Amino acid sequence: MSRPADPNAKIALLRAAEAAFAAHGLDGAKVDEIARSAGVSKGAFYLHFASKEEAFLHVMESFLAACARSFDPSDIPADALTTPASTLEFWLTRDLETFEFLWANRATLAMLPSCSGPYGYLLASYRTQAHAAVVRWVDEAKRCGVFRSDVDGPVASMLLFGAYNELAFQLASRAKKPPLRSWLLEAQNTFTRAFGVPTLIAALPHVSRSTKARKG
Amino acid sequence: MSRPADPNAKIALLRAAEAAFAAHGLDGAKVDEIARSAGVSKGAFYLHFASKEEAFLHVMESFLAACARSFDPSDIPADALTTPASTLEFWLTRDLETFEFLWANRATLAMLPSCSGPYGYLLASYRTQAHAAVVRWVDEAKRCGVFRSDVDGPVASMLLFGAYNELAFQLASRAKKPPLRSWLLEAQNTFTRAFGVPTLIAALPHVSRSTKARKG
Amino acid sequence: MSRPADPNAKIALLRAAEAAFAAHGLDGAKVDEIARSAGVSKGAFYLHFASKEEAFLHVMESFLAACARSFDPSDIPADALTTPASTLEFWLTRDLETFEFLWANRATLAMLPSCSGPYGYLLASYRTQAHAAVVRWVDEAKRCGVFRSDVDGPVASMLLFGAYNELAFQLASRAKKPPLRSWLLEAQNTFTRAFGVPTLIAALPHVSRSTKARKG
Amino acid sequence: MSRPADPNAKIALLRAAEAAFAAHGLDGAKVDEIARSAGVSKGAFYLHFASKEEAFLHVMESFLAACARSFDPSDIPADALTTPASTLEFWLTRDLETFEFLWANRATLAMLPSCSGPYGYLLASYRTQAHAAVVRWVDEAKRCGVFRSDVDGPVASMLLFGAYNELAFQLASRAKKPPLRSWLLEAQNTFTRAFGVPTLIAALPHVSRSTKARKG
DNA sequence: CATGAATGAGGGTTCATTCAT
DNA sequence: TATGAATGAACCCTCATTCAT
Repeated sequence: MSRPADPNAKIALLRAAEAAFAAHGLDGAKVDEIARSAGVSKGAFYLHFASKEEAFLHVMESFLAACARSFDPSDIPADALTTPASTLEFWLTRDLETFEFLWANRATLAMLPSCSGPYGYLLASYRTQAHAAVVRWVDEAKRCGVFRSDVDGPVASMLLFGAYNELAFQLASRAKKPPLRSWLLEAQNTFTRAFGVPTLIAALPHVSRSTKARKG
Repeated sequence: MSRPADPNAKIALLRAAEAAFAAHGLDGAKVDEIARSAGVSKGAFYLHFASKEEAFLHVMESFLAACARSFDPSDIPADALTTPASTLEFWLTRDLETFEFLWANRATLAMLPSCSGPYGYLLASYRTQAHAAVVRWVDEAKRCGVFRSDVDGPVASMLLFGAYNELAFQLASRAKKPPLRSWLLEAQNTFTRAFGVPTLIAALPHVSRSTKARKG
Repeated sequence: MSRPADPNAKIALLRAAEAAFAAHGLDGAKVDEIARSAGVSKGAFYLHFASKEEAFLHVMESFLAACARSFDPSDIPADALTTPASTLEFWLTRDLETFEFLWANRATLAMLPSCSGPYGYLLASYRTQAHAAVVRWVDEAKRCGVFRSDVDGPVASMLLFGAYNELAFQLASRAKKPPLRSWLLEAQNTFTRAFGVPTLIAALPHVSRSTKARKG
Repeated sequence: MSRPADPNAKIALLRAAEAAFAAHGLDGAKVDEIARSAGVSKGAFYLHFASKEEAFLHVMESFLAACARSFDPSDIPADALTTPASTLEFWLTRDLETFEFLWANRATLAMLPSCSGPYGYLLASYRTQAHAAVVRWVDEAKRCGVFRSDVDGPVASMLLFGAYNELAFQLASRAKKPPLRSWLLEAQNTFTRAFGVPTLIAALPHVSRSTKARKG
């Protein structure tokens, strides 16, 4: 009977909100601007969100929920780390999936650092999730004997997390998609050397190459 | 142009502004709050700054100028990297100086991530400076033969920068001063293994220890 | 102009509007609330009323029209005031009818005091009508010799009107129906003593009782 | 040092607010209009009141506090009701004082009937205060034997309160000051006849006159 | 006719900035 | 110079009204 709800409106508003928040922050983004750039009126914004803050939280928490799904490392297959080669392959594949996800959500990702005050928990939640994923990976790698047993502690986790995090935020600030695979290979190479047992290091394709090159 | 009436007032205002901006962000900090906590009137604020934005920029750009001094690696002494031991010592000393500086300025440091929109250049400037320092260190280390020649620039720099940056932001969020030396030793250990030539790795105190342990 | 589609809808809307206006006032009542509690859509409201204000006026003016019918004293029967006893009986009967009407319309009655600004004429109209009824009653009673001839019009009318008006607004604010007959008998007693000629006063049932009591 | 606060501003705002609220009600009155008609900016309004509601409550509660002082009948002098003549004199004097007060505050008085919803307590408070004054007067008059002992009950109080209340609200709606003394004499005459003992009725100046007149 | 999604004017409130003293 | 009262532009949100279906 009635005029049907524009099915695109909410999605358009969420996209516009994400863009506006990313560009100007929660305070800087104006509801009218969000609505206008979504092609609807200011009033329509309030048909979908109770307040600007709610829209912000909707954007951020949706992303965090997706992060939870994407980062969850509980399903590391039993045989993933049985050999150096399979370890490196699984590691890279996992990283690629994660970074493809982050690339797809780079606009939201870019907003995280500015979450402070009452929204600090959003950034904290992201960091907690990502950190946990790192820690679980390191623990599993050590348990399986592919990382040295003396690798440990909060600092190593910070370094690993920080390094990958930097890649993620570099992602967030790029207009063109960077060569993710080569970034992640380089990162793998770096932290394999830093934390891996000699057999894992030996399994690095680069290593044999460069070793040979140096030998020659 | 003319000398402001009370230079103490300006200093008090800058301190108060830094604290307020750190606590609430540029939008969240109120001019009245800044003035009051500096012990002067709101009107006095405008005797020293043309606008709230100018005060914000003053705080941030002062910090960035100080960063430029602190990060500047152009003065690496000629003999700093001549032996593995002196390399590791210089590396650690430099890092300690840098992180002491960041600790002293942690309030301002903590504001950087929230710089977006028209202020994005502030964060970008910080990152550029810090990044440049990392790149120059890596280049110099490679030139002096303490880092492997196949260590690749951009991505390795990102990883190194990211890792140290994470330490820096951990710093910014702590009330109590963390054990900087042990953090930085761990980082040095990690990236020496990742990027260093075998002789540099061999010079790591930890390595010999862990090697012995493994032997036993 | 044309017959509205669903006359039940209009009635339901009027009931809902009356309740909403009584509960929250003209500004506080929301069109959406009225429509929803009438079981129709917001759009349907505008099929029956050009605006919220029109609905308000419809409710109020319907009530005022009903008041005009109920208060109209032009039909005082010729023989109603011929004897003290018939006077008191007619007076009480008339009051009972009027107050039963007010009780039935207490929701609308309760809205009257809040009519101000451009709607002040509604309250004024009610007061004018009620006042006129009082004045005509007093005049007729004086003409028939049951009220003292020195009872003065304007102020006496205000007092009489005010007293009965208070009863009416007490009515409007009660959830349970108060004992109208006893209220009105008391009022009759009071104003008979105040305005009545001695023979009318003597006809009061209470008077003889209290007179006897005093005698004993 | 600083620009001195305009000492008239708050008073001007209160006057303007009183007028605006009286004219349009709490919702209908616009802050901008209040400020403008007080000759200050909208912002200045908020230097003196935290919100429009607070200004409204300030106006109303100031009035109610003044009512409490004006209506308080606890100080009926011991000898005020010793003779019929002194009783009538005290009664009239008291009423005159009260109605002069109401006349001076007629603008606020006129707003009371529209207080509903969360502000209903304001009207209720006024009614409670005024009612209590009436009840105490009646009780004292009965105790002193100037009102009949069979006068009693809530209804008589309602009638008396309603009648005087009507005078009060007539006051509130008049541009020119009405003849208060003659109104109040008439009211005294009316309720002396209604509730007074014969000796009090006999003391009415009108009564003797009219009695004589009738006798003659 | 009926629906309820969409509109957008309106107003309360905040606060950066100005200015009279 | 220093003060803080005063200003008014800006913006979030509400809700009466319109209109596409």
